[in-house]
Amino acid sequence: MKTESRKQEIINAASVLFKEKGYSAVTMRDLAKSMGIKAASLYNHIQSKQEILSTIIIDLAEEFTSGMNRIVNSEVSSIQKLENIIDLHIDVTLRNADGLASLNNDWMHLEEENLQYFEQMRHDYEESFRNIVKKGVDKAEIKAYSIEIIVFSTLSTLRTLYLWYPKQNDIDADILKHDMVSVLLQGVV
Amino acid sequence: MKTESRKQEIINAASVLFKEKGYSAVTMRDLAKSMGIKAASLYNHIQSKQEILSTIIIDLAEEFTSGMNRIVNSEVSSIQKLENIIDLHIDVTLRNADGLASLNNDWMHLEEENLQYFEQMRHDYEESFRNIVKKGVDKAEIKAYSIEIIVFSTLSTLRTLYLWYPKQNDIDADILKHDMVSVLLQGVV
DNA sequence: AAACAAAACTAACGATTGTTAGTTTTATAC
DNA sequence: GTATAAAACTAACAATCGTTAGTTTTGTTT
Repeated sequence: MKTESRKQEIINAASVLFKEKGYSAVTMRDLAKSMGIKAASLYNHIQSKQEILSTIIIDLAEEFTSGMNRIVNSEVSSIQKLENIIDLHIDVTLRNADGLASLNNDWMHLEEENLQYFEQMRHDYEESFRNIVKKGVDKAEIKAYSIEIIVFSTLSTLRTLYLWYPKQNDIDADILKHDMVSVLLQGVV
Repeated sequence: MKTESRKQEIINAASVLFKEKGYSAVTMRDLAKSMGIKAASLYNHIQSKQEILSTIIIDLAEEFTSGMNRIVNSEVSSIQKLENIIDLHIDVTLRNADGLASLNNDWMHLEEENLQYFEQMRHDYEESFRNIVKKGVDKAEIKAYSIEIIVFSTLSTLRTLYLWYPKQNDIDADILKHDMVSVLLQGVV
């Protein structure tokens, strides 16, 4: 059994570098240097560069999947479900903003099996999102604009939080959640 | 003088590949193969891989810069200015969705001079956007949520259009503009 | 058909890539 | 203090990278 904690340190350091330059532009020597060791030493703890990427992405994707399933199966209004989705994204972003960069920009570099697994999860996630909005429109809780546009605009904002939130040094998480719900659901006019 | 049209073909093919895998993961041999020629032949038309990237990104960034300047200097309401910004993004996305992928995800691979130039343009663009929202809030045309959150959520949606729009096969540009204005400004509830 | 330019080719370069093998150092347990 | 395991090291590999040099093919103009 490998030392899980050192492995996690490598994954965390990799997340930072992948966020800055992307998976393909980060070499194992870059990663090693950022930890003050040599590239070959990394392989005492990890199996491959690919393993680092897939760990970062799959763990996060599963977090979103289980969070979404919880929300879908809850018995609250469509609006409340959307609010809970916003909360989910903010929570995950606060916990692992660096890793979300890989999830958003480097998923296509996953290899065969994990790529399929990831794409399935992402598809299901979007489908759940879409169904919640659809039901909200049916019940007249949500305005009847194009459902696709609502899903797209909301999700693209939530997915970009990882870039924006770390640069805001004084916004409390609860205030952010409240304001984000307001702006995304109630508009700015 | 080099043949501009063949050069543009290379840039267009590169834009497609950069969108799929990112600048760093696309090799000159990949690019050549996608055009049915050998890698060395590319250099009859371009100076370097970096030149391809900078052409794609700088041209687009200048398009946004001049578009934003036009809007800033126009004498219309803050709301109308926001609507014109939405139009600008939709227009550019329709014309060059592939190139926007590089602008959004590969700008950090620009070299020194172009990197600084790009970052300056992006900073100025965001500052202009922020000032328009700020003035709108002052004049009570826009609700007084956090200005940063409004700028962030609107811009992140507009910046992600390049991923979403090409997948929608039946949405007319004018309908998209109208619906996007509604969703972004007036909310979904 | 001769002349010229455009655009392709082959072959190779030096550098860098992810990774492996084998060895040494460092820290912990008895 | 000796044994053991964890974590670092040096050295090197085969493959691939962007790019260059020099040559041949293709297409156009006269």
